[in-house]
Order: sequence, then structure tokens, then C-alpha cells
Amino acid sequence: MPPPLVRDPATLLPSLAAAPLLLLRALHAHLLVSGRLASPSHLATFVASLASSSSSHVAYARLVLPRRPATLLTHNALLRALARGPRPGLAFAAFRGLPLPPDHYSLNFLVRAATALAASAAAERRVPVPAEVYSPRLLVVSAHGAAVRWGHAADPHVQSGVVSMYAALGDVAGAQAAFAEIACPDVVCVTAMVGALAAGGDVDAARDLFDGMPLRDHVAWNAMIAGYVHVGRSREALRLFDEMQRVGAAVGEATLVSVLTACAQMGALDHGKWVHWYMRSRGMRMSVTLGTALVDMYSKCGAVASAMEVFESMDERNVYTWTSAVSGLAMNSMGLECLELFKRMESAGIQPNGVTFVAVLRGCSMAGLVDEGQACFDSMKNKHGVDPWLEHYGCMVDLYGRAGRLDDAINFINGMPVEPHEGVWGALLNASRIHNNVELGKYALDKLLAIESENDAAHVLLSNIYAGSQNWKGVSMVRGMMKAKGVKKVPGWSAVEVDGKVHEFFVGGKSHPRYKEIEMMLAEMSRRLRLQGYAANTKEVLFDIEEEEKEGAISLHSEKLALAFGLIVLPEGVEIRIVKNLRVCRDCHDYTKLISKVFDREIIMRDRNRFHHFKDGMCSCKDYW
DNA sequence: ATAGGGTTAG
Repeated sequence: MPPPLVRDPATLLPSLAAAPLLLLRALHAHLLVSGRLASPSHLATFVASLASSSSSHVAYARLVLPRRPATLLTHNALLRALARGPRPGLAFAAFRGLPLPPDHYSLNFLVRAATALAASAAAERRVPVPAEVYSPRLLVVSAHGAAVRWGHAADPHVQSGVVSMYAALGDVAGAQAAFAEIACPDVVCVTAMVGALAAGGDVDAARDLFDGMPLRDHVAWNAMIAGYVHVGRSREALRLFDEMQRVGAAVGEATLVSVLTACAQMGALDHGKWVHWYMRSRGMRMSVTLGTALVDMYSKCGAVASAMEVFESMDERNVYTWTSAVSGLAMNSMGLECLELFKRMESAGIQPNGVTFVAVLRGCSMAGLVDEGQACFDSMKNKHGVDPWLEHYGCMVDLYGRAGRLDDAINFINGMPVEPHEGVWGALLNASRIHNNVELGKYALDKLLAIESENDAAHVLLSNIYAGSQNWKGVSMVRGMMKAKGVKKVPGWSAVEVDGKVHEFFVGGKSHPRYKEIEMMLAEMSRRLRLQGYAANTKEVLFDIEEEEKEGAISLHSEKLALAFGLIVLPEGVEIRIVKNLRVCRDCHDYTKLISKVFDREIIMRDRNRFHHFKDGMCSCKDYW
């Protein structure tokens, strides 16, 4: 007998993915000769390894199985591997070909397969449907039906699987219906339902269910916190996290990832830093997911240096990590660094995807790197095989338009192989505003309103274009249009974090407990600015209908309130970080630049699209935004 | 002897 290839085939099996068929045959022979294939558990491992790798190996597994005594153990191993593999649809064929009646394990794997398909179909926006593949919904329904037909619908594993299967499909009602059928759902089933409701956007229903749980384990907490983050209710997410710690539930990686996402949404740097400290103090491993969430948090809090520090310290990075870092540099107007990092990503062999290209293109556009952006766009398809989305076309129009190449922008739109969407026209409209081109602005708005007639930001942009060219008639006409159509502007707010507490300010609002002091500080600010020769442009103020409702003087835009508050409470030398929900208006931008000089303060402002780093009377956006 | 719910980039 030849010497054995390996002592224990089980140790070799996981590395089979890339093995040539010949080697598989040799291993198969070895297993046969050594008698190991007679053991169902070894056969199961062999089959699972084969099936979870390439399709030719799956075929091989299918050849091996029928020659062996049929056991559910080995066939379930095939099902499991197929469900977890790159083509979960194959599990359905294998299920139909089972030589024995399926048990609750078989059903569970079938349900997992359908879940995987439904989830990837939801993630893919365009689902490629080869002839032999059925629609995700059909597969979900038939997997559910199979569970019922074979009498395994009462198994808790299957039950929770069915709930998350409908959730993966995006069918919350379906999940609810399946959940309602369960006589006594266990923690896992309820948690799955909480997750389904939260992911479907109905966090309040999820919360009701969560509150009613007699027993909540850490996963239930995580599901609920993630639900709040998902719909952007980050404050509630953080409040729940505090509560979770109070009751002593196990805080884990998934918890912190959600918490970091909440911090990123709010721009709560202190809180985010605390999470980072917490991780270190507990000796938690910096996993890809956790590291990526940290990079994202620091970027979205305007602390790019810290973001890059974390990025460089990570020992494993995936496309999410790279994209997050590239996007962080882009929104902090570090266009050159952003391009450089993207090139590093390419040479590291990480395949960029559509999201990555949105980030790079935005980086180029913010830094005015037109040629580089153009080259990226071309390489997207030619070099990386990524088909452009509408967003990418929008980025290109923004790239040309922002740089003042309006003709190129229009030519680009005319040359688009698909119908332009609102983002494309919005980019052209914004470019018209920056470059005061009324005619083009009107044209872009017409196109935009034909698609989305109640877009408030678009109306505001057009009004700004009129205001920019002193056309007050135009301004009031836009106002009239908005009134007639009942277009409501989103009210503006700004927030400042002080000692880990986030203070919110609303436009014209006087509700802050320290409003008296704020008012005095605003007066002091005006006084010192006047001394420096700054006078508010009252003519523009009069007609300014920025993205915020003008209730009183323009000095009451929410960022000015936040700025005044920051100057009061933050010690000298500490930068003021402001987060805004809308785009900053021209006057506030000029004002903040001057304050940064006169008060010798660094001011970091995140608006709805990007960061403005103010220092010494200048802004990192170079007045283009 | 095989299985469950929660987490990252626009």
C-alpha cells in the first residue's frame, strides 16, 4: 500500500477549493483505500469540501454520493455546503434529488439557501436571472412550503430561518405572517422578527416586540440597536446601548459596530473615541468589520488622521475598508491623497466596486481633478469591468460642472447611454449655481422637476442662482412656485458635541437653555467682525432663501448658533466641530471663515455632503461646494 | 455526528 498522502484527510479537506480534479481523484482514492470513506462523517466532510468549492467539484461530489449508502448526514452536508456556497440555488436541485425523506436539518439548509439567494438578489439591484434560476420569491415560498409539507415547520431553527428568509426578501409582512404562525417562539425567533421589522424600517414595531420579550439576550439588543441605526435614529441607538450596559448584556463586536455607525451618523467624535478606547481596554481584536467601522466613524467626524491611523494599523482589509478610507479622504477634500490611496488599493489587488468609484470620483470632483476623474471613469469599465451606475454619471457631470466646464458637462449628458436621472440634473443645477449660469440652471431644473416635481433642494438652488445674479424677481418667482406646489423645505439644524453630549440647534431657535449667553456671544462676534471690516450683505440677506427657513436675521442660521455655543463652552485651542443636516449657505460659510481667523479657532463643519475645515480665514473646500 | 437571530463602504 502506498504511503498515505495525509495523516488525516479532514485536515486537508478545507484547502481543496482550488485543487485540480486530478488531486481530488487521488484523495478520493486514498480515502477509499484507507477505508475512511465508509465512515459517514468522513464522507460528509469530503462532500462538504467538494461542494463548497468550484462547480466541477460539486459535480464530483454528486458522483461520489450515490455510490455510497444513503444517509441524511452526508446528503445534508452537501445541502449545507451548497447553501453556503457561491451558488445557493444548487441546494434546491440537491434537495429535490434527496434519496431519503428530508429531516429538520435538510429543511434548515434549504431555508438558508433561499435566504442567501434573497439577500444577494436584494443587494444586487439588478438580478441576473439565468434560465434555470427561479425568482428569489418563488424559492423562498417553496422552501417555506417544503418545511410545512415535510412536517418540520415547528422546528425552532427552521422557524427562525423562515422569518429571516422573508426578511431577506424585504417582505416584512411575509415575515410577520410566518412569525404569527409560531405558537411559542423562542428568543431566537423573536430576535429574528425584531431584526426583520427593524430592517424593514418599522423600528417602533420592533421596539414593541423587543420590550415585550420576557428574555433578551445580547443578540436581541444588537438587533434593536442596529435597527435604530438603520433608520438614522442614532440618539436612540446610543440610549439603548447605555441601557444594554446597565443591564449587563454582553457587549460584542456587532454591538460596537452599530454604536460606531451611530457615532458616525451624529458626528459624535468624543463618543466614537470612547468606543475605540473601550475596545482597546478590553483587548478586543481589531477585526475587519470593527476596523472599517472605526475608519468610517473617524472620517465622518472629520478626524481623517485618526481614520488613516486605524486604517494603516489594520492587518486585514477588504473592499469595504478601502472604500471607507477612500471615501473619508474624498469628503474631507483630500483629493490627491484619495487618488493615491485608490492606486494603492489597485496595487494591493483589491477589486474596487461601484461604491469605490463613487468615492474616488467624488474625491476628484471636490479637488477639481478633472483629468484624473475622467481617467478613473474610463478605467472603471475598461480595467475593472464595473458597469457605471447613474450615480457615476452624476459624479462626472459634477466633476465637469464644478470645474466650470459646463459644455463638457452637457456633452457628457448628451452622450449618456441611459436616461439621465435626478442626480445628473441636480449636479448640473449645482454647477449652474456655482458659476452663476441662470439659463443652464433653469434648463436643469426643468429636467429635474419633470422627474421629481417636489424636490425642495432643487428649488432652493435655483433661487440661489437668481440671488447670485441679483435677480430678485426670479427669487420671488421660485418662492411662489414652491408655495403653489406646497413644496416644504427641510428645516435646518446643527449640532455640536461638548464633553460627549450632543447639543442641537435649530434655525432661529431660542430653545437652548443657555440662549441668553449665546445671544451675547453672537453680539460679540458681530462686534469683532465689524472691527475687522466684515459687514453682512444685507441685500442678499433680504432675499436669501437658503436651505433653511428664514425666520429672523440671517445670524440665526443654526450653524451660527452652534458656532457661538462652541466658542462659549470650548476652551481656546480646542477645535469646534459642527454637524449640519443641510448644505451650508454662502453667508454662513464666509462668516465662519472670518470667525476662524478673528477668534483664532479651527472649525470643522460637516454639511450634508462633505467637510469644511476652517482655519486662518480659509476653508479646505476652497469655496467650492 | 449536521443548525438559529445581531455588525462594515454610497
